[in-house]
Amino acid sequence: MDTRKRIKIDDVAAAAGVSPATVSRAINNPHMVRGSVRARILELAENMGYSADGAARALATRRSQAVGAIIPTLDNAMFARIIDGLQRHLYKSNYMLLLASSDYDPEKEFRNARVMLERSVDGLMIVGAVHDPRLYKLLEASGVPFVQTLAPARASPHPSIGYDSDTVAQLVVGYLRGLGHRDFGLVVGHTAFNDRVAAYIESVRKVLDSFDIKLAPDRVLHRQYTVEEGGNALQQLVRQGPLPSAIIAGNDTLAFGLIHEAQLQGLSIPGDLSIVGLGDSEFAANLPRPLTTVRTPKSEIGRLAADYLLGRIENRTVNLPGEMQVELVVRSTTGRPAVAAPSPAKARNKTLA
Amino acid sequence: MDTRKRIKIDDVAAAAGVSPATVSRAINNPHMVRGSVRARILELAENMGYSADGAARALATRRSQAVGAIIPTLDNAMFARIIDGLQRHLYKSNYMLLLASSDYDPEKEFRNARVMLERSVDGLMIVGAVHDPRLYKLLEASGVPFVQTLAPARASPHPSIGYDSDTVAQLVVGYLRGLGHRDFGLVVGHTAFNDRVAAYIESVRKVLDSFDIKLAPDRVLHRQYTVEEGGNALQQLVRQGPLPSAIIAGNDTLAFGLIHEAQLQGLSIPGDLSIVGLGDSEFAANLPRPLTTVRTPKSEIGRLAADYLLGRIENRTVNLPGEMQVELVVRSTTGRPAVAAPSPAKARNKTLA
DNA sequence: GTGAAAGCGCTAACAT
DNA sequence: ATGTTAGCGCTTTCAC
Repeated sequence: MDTRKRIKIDDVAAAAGVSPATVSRAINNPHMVRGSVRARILELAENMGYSADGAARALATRRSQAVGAIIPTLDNAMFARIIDGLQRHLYKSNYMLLLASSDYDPEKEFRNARVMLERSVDGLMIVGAVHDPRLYKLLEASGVPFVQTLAPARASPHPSIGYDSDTVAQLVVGYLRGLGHRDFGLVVGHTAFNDRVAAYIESVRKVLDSFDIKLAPDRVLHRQYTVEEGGNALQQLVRQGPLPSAIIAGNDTLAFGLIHEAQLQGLSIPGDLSIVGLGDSEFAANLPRPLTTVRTPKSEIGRLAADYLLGRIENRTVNLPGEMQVELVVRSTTGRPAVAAPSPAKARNKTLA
Repeated sequence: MDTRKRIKIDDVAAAAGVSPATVSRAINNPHMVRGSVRARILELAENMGYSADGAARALATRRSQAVGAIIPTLDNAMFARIIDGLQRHLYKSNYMLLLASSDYDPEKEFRNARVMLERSVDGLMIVGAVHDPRLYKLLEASGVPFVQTLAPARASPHPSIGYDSDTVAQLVVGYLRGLGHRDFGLVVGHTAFNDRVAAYIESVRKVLDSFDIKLAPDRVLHRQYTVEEGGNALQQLVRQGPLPSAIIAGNDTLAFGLIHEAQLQGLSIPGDLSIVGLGDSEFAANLPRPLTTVRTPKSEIGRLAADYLLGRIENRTVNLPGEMQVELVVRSTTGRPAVAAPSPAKARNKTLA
């Protein structure tokens, strides 16, 4: 059925009356071919609809002109934006993006990485600083440049690009503490296979420590990143008794859920409860009650990852960017606590039956 | 520096005391190799850390085991979910995903497609039913199976998977009309290079026609898909005089913007204004005022696209799914219009200074 | 069932 | 500046 034959370099060479090698040069190293000849070849190639076979070129050059990226899931705006930034930047350098998701499963991540390496990706982007040891072994064995994103440089022996959770925690807790809060809750993602969550909790705890505030274990709730689960977390907190005066959320989606549920429960924000998100998603600024959150550089991370990888691939000396800027965006979900933290009577009154 | 040598099929063959051909068979056509030999080869391959070179295999088989996808942008949850569905399904069949974005630019889409075809993708997913003619020519010339998503089958001569905007319009307008609305506004994306928008407008207009309702040109506003722009559209509508009693938004993000701005303007929803979104994004159900919207099957579309492409690639006879189900989800942003449509005095009173 | 040999389409040394 | 010659690492006839 499929009788069309793809035209190849030999066809162009024959038509131009030169050798295939010359055609190859005209395309890849134009300066090595005399002007007139080059022009003729290029025009012919264009007219004949010639374009090099990627597999053959990859085999001959040992370069695929493709970069791989493995993320937990695309169903999370943060990763989507990182990938978007990465892809846009790769595009400019004529690199393709191979994408796969791991579902937060290190085993799946490992398998995906192996497949990508088999495809000879020239570089690989992964998320976070904690991975299957076999992955690192594989990466090292292959010699393929890779970079970890959403991992602060100082936290990993491997090349990493991201912001520092300590900075975020200082910003958030410092601000809340300045407002007068002493009683905190933390609603974050699950730590299994997500080192960013563990790091953030650790950072928050550390800063809290410096203020002589302790975070009770039952004040740290783990939920999936959905609005519903955020609401569910608030219910649980209410059920547990006196509500903290401030809740720090692991991302904006959870924060939305918290806010939504709080309002359903008749709690006023920030009167009864202050809430801080993380990520500054598009919706944060545009809710009826605009969310106080931390702006993180998502597409910037993707861009820098591309930069780094491309640099390494081309054997340029590249230095990793340092920690990236984050910024506290104060909006309307945070304020002074209504009552002295030690006796949150008001919150208790609103406890669900 | 990089002295590690990747181990290849000859190495395994040598170690196993067989020919490379047999190793190849053991891996790709196990039944062609005697059990004992096969076992030995496979184990050896595993231990030696052998994995086939993708480029070489692709060159020899004329198959890349990769599928390409070109979407307008990842910075839009809809496309992100489609890709997510696509990738997950490809993964199961051991296919890789090559991803690129076009920024709603047909020229860029074309260039991306060409590069992907050079890389010998085995299939290609594109979005919508309107593309650069050169793209179709290229696709046909290459013989590579492709599929259009977010395009209803009946609207294109090319294989397409999506829902029908007529159905959506009937659902939305029918419901609103049943509530008593006669005065409509439409806030959608830009039509340039986005045939879905034009189709939706057309569909809405058609259904409105059947109710003898006309849609004034200044009641159709085009905005980018951001919350801000949605709010901006409402301002414009307010500025233009009597507000429609119902606004149909091109997606949930715009709907959020409309709601948010309406509330800032002191309009009550749905008392003064009914709003319907499109897409049923995660937030739709969880806003202080849950959004009435239309649920569209996003990851399902990705999954079916993968199915179709994989089928075509393996030369199975595949039939495209018919139109896909959409569902009106009635929540709290829609209700009966407050006043008779012909004299929306109330709305006028709220016009901005 | 297994091996030998011939490519797949390109690039890169090596000549000239 | 250009042509010739070898591969790149795998799969796939074709023999045996």
